[in-house]
Amino acid sequence: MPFSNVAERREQPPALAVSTVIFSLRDDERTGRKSLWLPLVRRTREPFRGQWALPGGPLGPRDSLLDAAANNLRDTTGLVPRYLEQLYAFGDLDRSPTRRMVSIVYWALVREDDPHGTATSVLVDDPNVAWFRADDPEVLGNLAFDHRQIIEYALWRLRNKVEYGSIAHRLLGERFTLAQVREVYEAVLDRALDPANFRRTLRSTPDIEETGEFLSGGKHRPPRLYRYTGSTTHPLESENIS
Amino acid sequence: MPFSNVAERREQPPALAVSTVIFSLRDDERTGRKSLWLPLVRRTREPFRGQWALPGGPLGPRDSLLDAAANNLRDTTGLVPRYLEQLYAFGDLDRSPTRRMVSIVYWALVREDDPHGTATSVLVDDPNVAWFRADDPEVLGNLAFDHRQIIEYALWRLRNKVEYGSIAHRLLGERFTLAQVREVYEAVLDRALDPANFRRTLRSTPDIEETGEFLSGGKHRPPRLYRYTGSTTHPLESENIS
DNA sequence: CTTAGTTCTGGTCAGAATGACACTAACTGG
DNA sequence: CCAGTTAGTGTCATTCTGACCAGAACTAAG
Repeated sequence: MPFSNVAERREQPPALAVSTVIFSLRDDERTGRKSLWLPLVRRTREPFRGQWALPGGPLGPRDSLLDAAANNLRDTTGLVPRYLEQLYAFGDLDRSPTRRMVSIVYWALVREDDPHGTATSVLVDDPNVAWFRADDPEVLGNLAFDHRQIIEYALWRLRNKVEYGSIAHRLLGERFTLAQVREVYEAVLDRALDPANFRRTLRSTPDIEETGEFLSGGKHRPPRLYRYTGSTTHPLESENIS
Repeated sequence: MPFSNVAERREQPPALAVSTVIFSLRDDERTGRKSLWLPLVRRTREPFRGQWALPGGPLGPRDSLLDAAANNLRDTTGLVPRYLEQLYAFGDLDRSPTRRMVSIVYWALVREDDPHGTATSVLVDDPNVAWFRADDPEVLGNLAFDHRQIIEYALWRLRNKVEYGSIAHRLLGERFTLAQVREVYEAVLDRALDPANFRRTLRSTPDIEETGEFLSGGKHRPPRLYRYTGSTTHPLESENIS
């Protein structure tokens, strides 16, 4: 027991940490559609030893918030997303049972099959890192700290922030088909969308243009590949990993 | 000179502070419409002594982030908004020339004529507190720290976040006329809106209902008073001041 | 008391955006 | 070459939006 009473613990200066919520699209046999998954790490120390938690760690004196989040994510899971966006700063007094902690949480959408090994290269054979469905109540109910609320807030933000073109290209990378974009929206909104109408609205935005190429290798008619061009978001809303 | 070199300063643990950006609607003779103003405080210490800065201060070990922001705002300006919303956490290494500083910034819209003296009671006769136009380049160009970027980001968020009904009621309080709501939107979007069309869209939302009362004392036809009912926003997006 | 001035409020109309859905095009696998 | 599946186009009715007209309701001036 590191501190004898609550009053003493509360006089400790607040500690600063960063965490990350990484969403990825994966097939879901249950619905037939794709759904959102996220990586968690098993805690090896008290408090909450053995329970699942968001990747994260302390903020070093020489790291910017973004660097700290990205480095920590890479070290614990092997993931290197292209962008991280700041989600929220959590600072309630009772977040951690041991000491006062302020966590600045970043989040991202990553693609499952990234050429840089972005999303799939979660440290293979490490039993302390695993992917879970983002809305699995079994998992959410047993997370460390207030990480359940953090994930639920990230999901809420995601669903309330969906704008055509701006979210999907971060998940899908350089070139993508319109059906892939639609899969992202269907997973986030958790409902089926009309392919024809979705295509119409997407094509009407100036931020998405044809590449002239087609995606071959599929089982059916090969779809066109598109590219995202646009600086829709504010710089702070989507920071590039150095 | 508190530290002999950069390397030494950077080994200091990051300090945690909170700041607030408070927007209020005020008459603007230049446009004839209302526009956004915000309170600034003059710094009495180095660094940036004598320059204007956002209200703010260190995070105490016993204050939640929200409490720290609200208390600090009250102590320095006398302002007590009903709600504060978290804007962003700023943590670049070179934000402050003296030591590593992470600032968690809250923001709010307040009404000018609040019955609790919310917005007008800025410590009278204190020459170190004053209101400025939020887009005055003269002022923005001479702020302390990175406070210019913070204000510009807050304005960007405000303009990109305007949804009917959810923003205005925080600025206007319990009961309001539709013209008052329109003034808010005109100030935020910086353009005139058609009164009749604005009324139509606003009435079509379920979150705004008639009170049956009218606002008397005006110079012309007395307008109906309306009330906001709805929990549109996520709890974290609009935290109540205790 | 009358009238001018201003705002509030409801209405119309044309054009744009949206949802439902039929239909054609293009590929793979047997 | 045919069946099956996905890609992509076109159409139609409905809803939403912006521009604008006009009457209602009040105050202030004379």
